[in-house]
Amino acid sequence: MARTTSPRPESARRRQRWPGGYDPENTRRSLIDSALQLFERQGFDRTSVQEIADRAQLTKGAFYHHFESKDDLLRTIQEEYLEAQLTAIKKIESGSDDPKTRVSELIRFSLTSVAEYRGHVTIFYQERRYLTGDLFAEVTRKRDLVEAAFAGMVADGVTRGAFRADVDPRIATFGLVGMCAWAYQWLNVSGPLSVDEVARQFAAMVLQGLEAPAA
Amino acid sequence: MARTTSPRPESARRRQRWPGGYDPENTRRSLIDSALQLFERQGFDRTSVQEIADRAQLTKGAFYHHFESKDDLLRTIQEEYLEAQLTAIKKIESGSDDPKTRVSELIRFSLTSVAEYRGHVTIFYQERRYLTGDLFAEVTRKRDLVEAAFAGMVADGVTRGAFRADVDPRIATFGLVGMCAWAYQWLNVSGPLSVDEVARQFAAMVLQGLEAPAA
DNA sequence: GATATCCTTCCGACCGGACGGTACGCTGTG
DNA sequence: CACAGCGTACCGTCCGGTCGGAAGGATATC
Repeated sequence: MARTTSPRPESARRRQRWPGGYDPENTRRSLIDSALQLFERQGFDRTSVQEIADRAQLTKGAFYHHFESKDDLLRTIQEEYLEAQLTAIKKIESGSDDPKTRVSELIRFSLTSVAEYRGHVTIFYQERRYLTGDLFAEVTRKRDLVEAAFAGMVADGVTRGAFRADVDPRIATFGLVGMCAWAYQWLNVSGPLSVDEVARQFAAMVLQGLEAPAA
Repeated sequence: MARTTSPRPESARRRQRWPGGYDPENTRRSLIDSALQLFERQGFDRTSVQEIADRAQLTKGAFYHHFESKDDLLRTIQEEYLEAQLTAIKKIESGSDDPKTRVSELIRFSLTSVAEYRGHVTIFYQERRYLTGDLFAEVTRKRDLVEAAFAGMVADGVTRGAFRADVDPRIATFGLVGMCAWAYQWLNVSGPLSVDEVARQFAAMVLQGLEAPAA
């Protein structure tokens, strides 16, 4: 495997058998999964490469065969998450164009991805700033794309008269994103309320407001 | 000074002159302030004690005279923030008891403290998990007190019929907290909108909702 | 009030350990 | 025999924390 571990080198390479019956693609995966769990619990800096390798029942040698550096692994994880985000966004954008429906979908999608990609999300928000230079810029760019999608839908709703005009779309978007992103701190997949139910309540709160309807 | 740097040993000790014209309370402050700036930019783990001392134009020796450990400093910062939060909460609770007013005040207060205690807030959310055992429990306990205040006000509003009953107060609270807490990621004190204006829009969004009033 | 002693504040050199990364060797398939 | 996959041993560095000491006002003792 090339020393550059750029955005998925040749992703769908045919699964061939290697000496000793190794399965490199699988090895790479288990290293990522191991790191996901450790990073989520202890954070990036508090997790050593040795620990990651141990948990995957491998050695540092294997690690540095698959990744250029520890940062390279972090970037891989970030991009994995952002890629999933972007494809989901596109799906929503190609669906209904009713602003209220779209915002509801966006909330539901955000919360779902928090539940599904919990490790990724936690790491994304906690360790994003630890990426250096270009990597950080790239990740930030994609993150901005996601937020721009949020903002676009809200602004569109205002333009078309579905949302009140006295609220700045950017501020509303920040509020929306915050509500959803923050869920990684508390959302409990096995809790009493399903993720969909939480999403429904968030949507109700943001769209109709908390205030009781006039009696 | 005793080796234990527990919650402000003797806070209002008389400012006496020490050998060499030292002012220990001031030294301690500059170490904290130095750490605040560095932690906010680089994170706790990426900031060395040496850096903190350098920035305060002191040495590691001075640092370890004023703090038991690097963790002790982190705890000090966390408690400084939580203390300010708790007093502010009490102030709101002793004010108006109209649910809508209270929630609006809570939002305004949260955003204001994000603006004022930016360093503290950033560090609080990013490095909280790095505290060990008892320290973490203590900080978490106080954090829960703050969130309980939020939850109490929302639940009270539902009970008294001011807020709609089909939204789980806990979920609504999480949404509120998230909206406000997230602001540490983007809130720009010198931006076009004042903090109060942002708070007003958030309150409008949460209370009346985004949806345009029926024509 | 002069002297000796104490104690706080801070400095500077040092230590032990952990961690990211490297060099190289071994294995076995193509 | 070339080369991918992985193991092993090792290196340089950095960093949290320690330790002895210097400076000099405070305090006690006579």
